[in-house]
Amino acid sequence: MLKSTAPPSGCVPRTIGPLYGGDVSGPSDRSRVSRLPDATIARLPLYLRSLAQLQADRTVVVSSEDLADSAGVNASQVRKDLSFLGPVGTRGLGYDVDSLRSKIEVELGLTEELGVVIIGYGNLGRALAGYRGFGARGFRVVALVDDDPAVRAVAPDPLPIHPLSELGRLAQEYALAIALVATPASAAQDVADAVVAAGIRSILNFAPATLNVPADVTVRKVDLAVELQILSYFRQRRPGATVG
Amino acid sequence: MLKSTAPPSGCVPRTIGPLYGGDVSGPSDRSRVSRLPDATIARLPLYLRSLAQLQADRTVVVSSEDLADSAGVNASQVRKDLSFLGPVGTRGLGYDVDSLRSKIEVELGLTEELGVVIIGYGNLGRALAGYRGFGARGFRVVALVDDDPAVRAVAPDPLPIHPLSELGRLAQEYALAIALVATPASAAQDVADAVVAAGIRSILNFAPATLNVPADVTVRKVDLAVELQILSYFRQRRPGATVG
DNA sequence: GCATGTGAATAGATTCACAGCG
DNA sequence: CGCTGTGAATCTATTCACATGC
Repeated sequence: MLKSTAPPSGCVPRTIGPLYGGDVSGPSDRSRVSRLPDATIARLPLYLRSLAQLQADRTVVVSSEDLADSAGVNASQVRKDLSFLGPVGTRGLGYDVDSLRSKIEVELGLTEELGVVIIGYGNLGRALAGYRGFGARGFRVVALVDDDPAVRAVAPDPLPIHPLSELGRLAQEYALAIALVATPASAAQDVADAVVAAGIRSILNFAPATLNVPADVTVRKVDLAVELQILSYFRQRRPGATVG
Repeated sequence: MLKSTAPPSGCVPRTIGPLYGGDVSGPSDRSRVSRLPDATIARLPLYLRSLAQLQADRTVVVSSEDLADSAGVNASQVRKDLSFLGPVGTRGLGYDVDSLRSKIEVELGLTEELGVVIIGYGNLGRALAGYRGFGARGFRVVALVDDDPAVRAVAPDPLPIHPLSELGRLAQEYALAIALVATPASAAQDVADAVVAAGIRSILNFAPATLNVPADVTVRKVDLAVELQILSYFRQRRPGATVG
């Protein structure tokens, strides 16, 4: 799939799938058994979310149809996705909520808590740091980085804010697994380089910039403006746009 | 594609494509000429971003290969995508940066400024309100909504914060085009119902919940935990996870 | 000559429809 | 009987390879 010629510079990671919305640039060498289809991987977290809700409601068993409704997808999609995890349901009955949840968590590698560093402590970085949903789902923000001394001086958070130069040390000390890049676009590539140099190989990029990273680094991106522009397209093509 | 039987309740909008990352639930009736493939629609904003950069650098013409590098996709993908806009390049030369940018903007409906309302003025809502990137790309936050009187009392923003009950009026007054839902999951469906009732038909949902909306409403979602869990999957399947 | 634009080929994802099994 | 699990069919997207035209 990937031509064996070396990529030009910086090594643009292969965008694994396509598709409208975030995309994955994953460990690009598919020779390794990458068991699940990419589309399935992206949906497992949705099922997990629904299962957690069901669990909270004391529901013991769920059918593919109910799970599908709850996750906003098609029932045969649910069955196909879950079938990749092995035989995980009971015919005639449905899926056991608890055990399915565990199976998905194992599949996603959510068995240990993963350390997260937030790089860029502006508006968005602060909001991310304050986000309550991390702990509940197996992630913990353990370090903050910003290269602007003025930003570091404010330090309104329980966690100290470090300069980028300390990222390598932080990565070792806290076993950082994931970096959230919340810097301006202009700084994003330098930050990504530092992240890679620090040995962190999972990046969630909020900066509106394309990151060039080695092939063994996974990047997912979240770009607000891109999302809005996609919405704009559908808006424009609507029958009668009345209000907006 | 959509079975003609009426959906159960609330009408789950069809998730138009799949794919790992945000997905679209768009105006589901494809009978109308929805010219571009969904995957293309999702990439046009990326090209736009690259083109803006090139324009800033005073680059006049760009080849599909350079544009592809800059956007992080494949060159033939770029050519295929752009070919849907009509003949937009010059053989032997490349694409004119200015005119290509305009063409894409027109295609995405970015010719008029679109009014955005942020619903839920917690951590994330405030960060979104403070985000500088809106204006630069044709969107403007013109209203804020939060149903918690305590939150409204703080009002640290130039814009006043309204109760949800005023959304209908705000939608009319400001011709709101897009709603950003940044509430807790528990409130998200009620908010979505109010958004729909107010006549707004584009939603960007940050709440970790599936929204049920009528078929003519487009929803895109951004879920931080989902992104992290996807990263976790790839992390787990890596050869030798050293640091993290 | 060179890079676009495009039909054809391939790969991947979704949906269907039903066999299999509790 | 009911619901899972799955092969087959379909649909969509990506990539290739080359004809086309500046």
